[in-house]
Amino acid sequence: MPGAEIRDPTGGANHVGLRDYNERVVMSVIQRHGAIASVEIARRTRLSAQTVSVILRRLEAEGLITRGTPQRGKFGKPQTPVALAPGGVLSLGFKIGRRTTDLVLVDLAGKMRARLAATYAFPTPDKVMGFLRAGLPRIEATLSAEERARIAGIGVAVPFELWNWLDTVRASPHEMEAWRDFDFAAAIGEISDHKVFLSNDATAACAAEHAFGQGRGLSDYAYVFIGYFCGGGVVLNGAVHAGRTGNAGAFGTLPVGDTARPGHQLLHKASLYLLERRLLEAGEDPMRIWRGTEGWEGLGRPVDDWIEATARHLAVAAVAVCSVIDFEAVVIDGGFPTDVRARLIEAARRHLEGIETQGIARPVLREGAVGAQARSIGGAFLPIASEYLMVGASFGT
Amino acid sequence: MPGAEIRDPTGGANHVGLRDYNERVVMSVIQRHGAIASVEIARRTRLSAQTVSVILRRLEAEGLITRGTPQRGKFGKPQTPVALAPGGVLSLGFKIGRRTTDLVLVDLAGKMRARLAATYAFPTPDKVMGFLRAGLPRIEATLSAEERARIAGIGVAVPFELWNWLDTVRASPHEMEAWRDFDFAAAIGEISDHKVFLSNDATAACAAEHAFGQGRGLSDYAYVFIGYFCGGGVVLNGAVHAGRTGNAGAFGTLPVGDTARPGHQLLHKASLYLLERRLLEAGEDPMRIWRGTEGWEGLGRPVDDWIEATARHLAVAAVAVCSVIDFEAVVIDGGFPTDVRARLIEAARRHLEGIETQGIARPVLREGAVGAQARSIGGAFLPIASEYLMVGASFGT
DNA sequence: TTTAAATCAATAATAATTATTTATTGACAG
DNA sequence: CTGTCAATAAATAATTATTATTGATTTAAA
Repeated sequence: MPGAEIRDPTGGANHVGLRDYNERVVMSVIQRHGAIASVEIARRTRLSAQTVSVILRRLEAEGLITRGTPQRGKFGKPQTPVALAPGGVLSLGFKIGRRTTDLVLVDLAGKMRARLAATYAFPTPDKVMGFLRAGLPRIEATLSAEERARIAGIGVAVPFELWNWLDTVRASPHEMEAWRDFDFAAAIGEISDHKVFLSNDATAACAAEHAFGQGRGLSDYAYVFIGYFCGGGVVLNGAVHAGRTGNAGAFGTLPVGDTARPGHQLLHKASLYLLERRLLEAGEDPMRIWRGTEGWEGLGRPVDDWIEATARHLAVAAVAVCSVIDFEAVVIDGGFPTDVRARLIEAARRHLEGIETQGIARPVLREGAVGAQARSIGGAFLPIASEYLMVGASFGT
Repeated sequence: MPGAEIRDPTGGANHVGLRDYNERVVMSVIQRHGAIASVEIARRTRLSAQTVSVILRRLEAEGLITRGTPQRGKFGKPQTPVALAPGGVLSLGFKIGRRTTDLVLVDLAGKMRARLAATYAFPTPDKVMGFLRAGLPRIEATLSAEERARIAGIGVAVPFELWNWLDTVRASPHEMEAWRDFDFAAAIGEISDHKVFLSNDATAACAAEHAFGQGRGLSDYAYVFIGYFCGGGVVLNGAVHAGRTGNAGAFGTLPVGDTARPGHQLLHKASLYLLERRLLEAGEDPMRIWRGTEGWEGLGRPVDDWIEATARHLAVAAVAVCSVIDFEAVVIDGGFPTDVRARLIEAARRHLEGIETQGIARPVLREGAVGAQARSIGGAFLPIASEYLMVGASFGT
């Protein structure tokens, strides 16, 4: 078996790795802070001003940053702020959901520059790849050759073990089974030359929140995303931690409630499919909650009850999560209107007060800021983060 | 407010940091692998043979490694294995427990070279510091001046929020309250010049397991230690992750069982104080379980029942823990004889099969290997790890 | 003679240090 | 009011030190 050498997880570092690391540190500081002067970068990174100067020059030559107008009004040579050049990197995000799939183009500033969507009763490899095969050229046609060359890759945000939802999604067993051995990298490799980055959908959403939302002010937190099912992601030391197998933050699996009975996982206590079911029982139109553009006013009791039940279990989950890692906060977001999100967090905070937390500091709950599009934006952000930003401990060449 | 500058968590790196990092990588490879040839180190770390040669020469000059006898019998120049020099670093561990406190001296090979212990009904700062003040000179008196100079520091392994056990420990409220503002670093600084490293007791135990037990073959796992109360630690990317506040792996706080009722935390489901209570009720001598030297044969039903109950909740906890981070394994150890440990893990595996784990891979349970002394050995190991081994992402100067 | 480990010497990459340049504010003399 | 200069601070250039890699050499075995 060639290439099966034994190598320890953390390898040594060399000069190239050192420079690459420092460039990522500088890029990350600019990304998180926004426009910032080079002296300030030097202060924060503890790099010398000269080193920062050299690195910035290279980043500017690569088109990754732009210089702003000097800030006058103080003694001395005015500071020239540097900022990420929004068009410096473009990236594709491909989200596969239970009801919809999205293909988006995002820039370095997190702006969604294009979006294509499709809906289905349940996803199959054929349907999903057909959509991608048709959509990719349509999006790339809007770009210049130079812009196309700046695409960092395609980040696929896909739920864990798609083939295991049969019961809840009411899909054809045979067609769903096709997911089991499906190889995204190979399939996408056949229709495009972009680097493929595969990720759990909730981890992708977490990446979006980390880059553009609440995460900008936090360095260690758990992120819960409530979609058709609920899931999540984890941020450690200022970087998204996908985990050894890419399945860190699988909060849907958390046991909450009475573990002696079936259906005690958070998945079955705090997901939108439960609201869909409630609405159906109440004779309301459940599709309203999936359209995303409209508010949920007037849906009444089913929504109120769902918020209350979801919040109660979220509070328990927050305690469990913060028992494993002493997170700064638990950020909660999902595919619902912002007012529902606010009510959910408020209710969860209330429930949290009634739970014993001896042994840890009481978890802090925060509202997410990115919202329903987090998964596709985050999917697109993965290639950017992998190529240009801090990605945890790795430091080799 | 001087020194209150804004600095980002992950700073830049320079040459000194690079060398330090590579030295730690090499030391860690030797520590984890045992005696190993320099070519093999180069292969595993992806460093050049020359770099490894230079680094080894420096480590040898510092007395941290020794060269073994060349391995003849193959073509070419024989490999000379290098190994950690056991006496190259010494370190002190100071464990504060509910019933006992330990002061130990450990070497780089993990061998306990000296141990002093004291028991009490409950710990107070005065009692504990009095023990340290008397014990430290006694241990150091057995060392040469050169050996004393090789002490890396003193690692204190102490439970989280000692002052919060009042109800369970039946201690004097006033005396326990003294812990709240107690400053270990300052207090120990008054009686010794050693660097002080403070740690959660279970995190320390985790460090011992990682260095000398099961952890040698794993890079991402959770560690549960069942003592008077249960707690734990977390290993990510091959290094113990103490957490932002040092309280990662506080598994005692995990909600298990019916969260609507009080006492639903793992702490109150899987701790030795519960066994103590059972023995008392059954008319057995509960002190037998604290002596540590003897087996628990003949304690009968209370032990059997405790194992069964503990295992049931441990299984639930394992699912919760692996939902947060996709650990390779959950390693379980504690203050009990090895046969009890084996039965406990076996029972927990059985219970685990009956729990729904949709959304994650089923957790793998493993027996710990270090045992009851893990906390004090791990406490002593903390200074060694901090000064000489990989400690996660940090890479600055 | 072949093989492979270990080391030496030369080279290249990179960050820190020190010195210099640049660009501004504000005081003050004319 | 205006021109000049000191003070201030950012940014960069030149120099220096450190360190990993590359390629040659030595060493020690079968």
